[in-house]
Amino acid sequence: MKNYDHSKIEKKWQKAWDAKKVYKTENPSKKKKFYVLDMFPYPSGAGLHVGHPRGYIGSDVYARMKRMQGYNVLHPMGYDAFGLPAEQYAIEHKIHPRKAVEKNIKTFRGQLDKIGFSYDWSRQVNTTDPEYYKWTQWIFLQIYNSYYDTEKNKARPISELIKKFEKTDKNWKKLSEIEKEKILMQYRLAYEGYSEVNWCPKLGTVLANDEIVDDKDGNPVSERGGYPVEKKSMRQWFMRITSYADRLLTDLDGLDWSGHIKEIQKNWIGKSDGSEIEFKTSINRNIQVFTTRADTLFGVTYVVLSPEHQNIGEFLVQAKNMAEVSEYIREAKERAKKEDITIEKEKTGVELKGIKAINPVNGEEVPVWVADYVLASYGTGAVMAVPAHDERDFEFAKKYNLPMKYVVAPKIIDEKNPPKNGFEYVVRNAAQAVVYNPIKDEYLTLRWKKFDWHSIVLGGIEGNESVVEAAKREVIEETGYSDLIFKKILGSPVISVFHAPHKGINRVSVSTGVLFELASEKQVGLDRAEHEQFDVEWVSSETFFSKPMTNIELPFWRERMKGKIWKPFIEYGTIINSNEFNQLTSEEARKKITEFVGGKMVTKYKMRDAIFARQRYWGEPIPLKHDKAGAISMLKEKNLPLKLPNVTSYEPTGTGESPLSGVKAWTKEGYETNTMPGWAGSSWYFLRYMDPKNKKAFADKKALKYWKDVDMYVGGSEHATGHLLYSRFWHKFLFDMGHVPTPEPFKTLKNQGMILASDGRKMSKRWGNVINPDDIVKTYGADTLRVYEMFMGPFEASQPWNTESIIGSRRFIEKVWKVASRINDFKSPRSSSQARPDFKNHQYVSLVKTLHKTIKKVNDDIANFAFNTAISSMMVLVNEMDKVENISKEDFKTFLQILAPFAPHVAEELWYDLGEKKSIHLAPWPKYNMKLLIEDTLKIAVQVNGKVRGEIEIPTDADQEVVFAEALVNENVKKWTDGQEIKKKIYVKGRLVNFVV
RNA sequence: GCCGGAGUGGCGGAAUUGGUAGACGCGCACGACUCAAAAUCGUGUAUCGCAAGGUGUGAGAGUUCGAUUCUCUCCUCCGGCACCA
Repeated sequence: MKNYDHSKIEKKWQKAWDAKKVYKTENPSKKKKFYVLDMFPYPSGAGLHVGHPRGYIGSDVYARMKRMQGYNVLHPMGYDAFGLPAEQYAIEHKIHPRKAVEKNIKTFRGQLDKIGFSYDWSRQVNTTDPEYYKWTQWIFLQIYNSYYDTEKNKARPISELIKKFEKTDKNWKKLSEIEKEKILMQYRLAYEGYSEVNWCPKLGTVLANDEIVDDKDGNPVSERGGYPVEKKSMRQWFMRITSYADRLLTDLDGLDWSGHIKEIQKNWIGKSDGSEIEFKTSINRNIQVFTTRADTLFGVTYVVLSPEHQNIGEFLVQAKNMAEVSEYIREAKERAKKEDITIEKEKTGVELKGIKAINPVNGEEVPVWVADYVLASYGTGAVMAVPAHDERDFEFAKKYNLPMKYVVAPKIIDEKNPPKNGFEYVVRNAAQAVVYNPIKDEYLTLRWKKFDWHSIVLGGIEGNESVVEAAKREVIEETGYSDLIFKKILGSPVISVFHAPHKGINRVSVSTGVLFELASEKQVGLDRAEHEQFDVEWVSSETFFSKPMTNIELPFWRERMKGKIWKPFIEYGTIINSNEFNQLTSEEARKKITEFVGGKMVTKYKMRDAIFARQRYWGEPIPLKHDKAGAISMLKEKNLPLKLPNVTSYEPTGTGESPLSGVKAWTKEGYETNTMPGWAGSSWYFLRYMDPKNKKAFADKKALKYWKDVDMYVGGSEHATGHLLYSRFWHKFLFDMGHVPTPEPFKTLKNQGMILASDGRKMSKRWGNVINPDDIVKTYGADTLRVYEMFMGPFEASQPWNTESIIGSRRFIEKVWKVASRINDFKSPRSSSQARPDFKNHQYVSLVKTLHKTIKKVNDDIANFAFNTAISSMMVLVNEMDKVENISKEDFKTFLQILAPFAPHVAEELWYDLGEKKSIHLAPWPKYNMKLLIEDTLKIAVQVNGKVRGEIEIPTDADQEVVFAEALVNENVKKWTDGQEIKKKIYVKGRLVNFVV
């Protein structure tokens, strides 16, 4: 037996595969295509740790299987080398970013090569290569030169918009070019604007929302480096991604992505359907509010403006307390600048005294407040406050003592006493009194004589009485107890629907709970007639809180008595206290009330337009020119790429100006000085792999048509709101403009789990816990590393690295090696005619069965990215092989084929040893024989009363009665069934028998 | 706080249209080989019990002949969002 020298064979085959171009992808091909893509890395200076290749190994195993299954597999790799990480590294190490990137790519490639991936390296892309970013710039120009046609619901060239203006707008032609351009800028999908941005002074650049994280004190810091971030108003380039918000949301449904990534994108897009409603005010200026709960319009008790509301000035100057308000606004802005949105911040606000808003639904005058719990950037920057049905308004109203009005109530139907057909529904407002005697710890109830009812005191509200008055009156009338202390109203009313036999109607009762405490047991005279219907009964606290009573609202009152405060009722329900809208559901009322007040239903999104500019050197130049008059012009396609100038000083200026603004040759030409953000180059790289060398287009139409989209995309879930959203956006744009054939770029997405250090922390230089894959490859071999990383646990789960456990994977490969040295020409019973061979060598029959089970298992598991169980089943097979005397060459080779994706080097070496002349990685994927998977006999469990008491062996197709009979004669089973009457027999085919005695 | 996901031996994990819980691997113990050690091989390894048998998948309840799997309540951990009206 020759030695297993992993270094030797791994180097040998890596060289051979490269020389023979084993992984070269045909383009085009008659074979069916399959595109397996890894998220390409930032080639950071630190190099790879063992966590990085996890995803690459998974996708490589998958790609290798697909290739063996006869697909033309596109499995490329490249580098995303623009952007902050590369540039920070360069600045820290005082070398030019281009040099740093070159060096890092080399390190990176060296590390990758050792692991034995099946990439077609001839297709490598590098975002910093001018031949690549020429096309990034080209796509930018297409976006800049387009607008979103809301009627066609897709992007169109801006020239179509100009034509439209020329036709429909008489004034258009009179405008100067600059004026026209100003208007067009409001439509372009890439546009220039001023806005508050997240400015990071330390990095000297603007950051996108998803590049900012909270530090442990809740302050915003840059994801990279952890530097403080503040707000700053600056000139920026933007991408109008919000135009695509709805399509980005709805198209998620058709994607085979893990649920939580879709969820994150859904949240990020943040769609909400609501209404815009206008409130007139006592000054000559209306307030437009956005609300999702127009059904609560009757419950509005005040209106709130954001301190940064666009018209705040006009309200301010007319307020009687102008100084106070203006001071509040100043403070609020100060707070916003620091952006320390600390958790559970107490709400603050100030009333605009002397100004009233008029509720359009009922003409009611309500106060107007300014408060910074209302965001200027969402909706209309103003809200109608309904403290009874909104948690934030509730909190605010409580603090400033603003009134509450209930307009929505939960509706319950009394199932014991449901409304009856043929009876009229009669609505009544009622009060229900909970009376507590603190001395005896008892509650007041009524025991009804005629109906077997047991309830608390309740009754209708009469005339102009308040709820509390009505409740008190009822208690006195019905029980005589008059010394009552009002404690509180038990939250929003509750609607109950039931049949009232004594009145001959179906009752719709809108009840409000009122809590009283009994001050003394003093009683006044009772109304005799009424009192004859029931007895007064005091029940213990325990009974009151546990026993159901006739009035079904009781659980609500109990719930709301528990805490000192109760939550506002924020769910949908049935409308009350709203005139003609009463008894509608919230859903119906939202539309009807909006319509009634002349508002309109609108859809809003949380997502903002994406900032598309960085004040940094190391990025794609934006291919635009500014002339002296301020007009912007696009570079012509033939002048692309606009190359980054070679400079010696590329550090950030710190003023907010890009380093390029200091380059004379650059500014002289009027070139835009901002560069593109890191996500530009990564938003379309997967398309370039399809045709990486093309000089005439980002990719040839034929190549695009053949490869279409990515079938399997593997990468980290941290890109959920960045790369994965931006790519979808660009792809949809390119689709609208006819440049790509599909509206979505990535059909299936798998997210690999992170590999943590053995101490449970992230691997990082900082903690000194980094494991370098080079070391593992050197000691154990690439095949062992690959098998181990796939065997560790589920692909999508994170696990700590455990060098101790690797040995198991190594032993597995060594066992394969050992078994290989024992194979012989033993003839295998594998053809279908021998599906049920009557072999003397039972051991061998069993092995062949295991082999075919394993083929199926490995096949299915790889398809599902369940690599750990695939390996586990191969271990079972190899353990069995190790024990049998005869192993046929054919069967062993079949096994090598399913092992090949995981351990490509060993499999190839043994494959050639067995006389093959062509790479195993181009051999066809083995098929399993279904007939061999069927067992003749089965061992099944016999349970008595659900407990396993014995095991019997039965023919696979045995009849149920035969199985029962067989089971009953089993010794162990007899012990439990003898002398017992068998009440029930259950047979689960091929699984178990259960006797119930 | 809200929205997701998860909780199984000493450890990583396996098993869910409800059907023998703990596959596979690590570790550990004992044995073989060895002067000895390593490596390797064999046996064992959820837990209580000498055994028969009992208990056991975060806790508690429920449905069922039968629950890691379904329902409800609660606890813990991880991820996302965080005044989005």
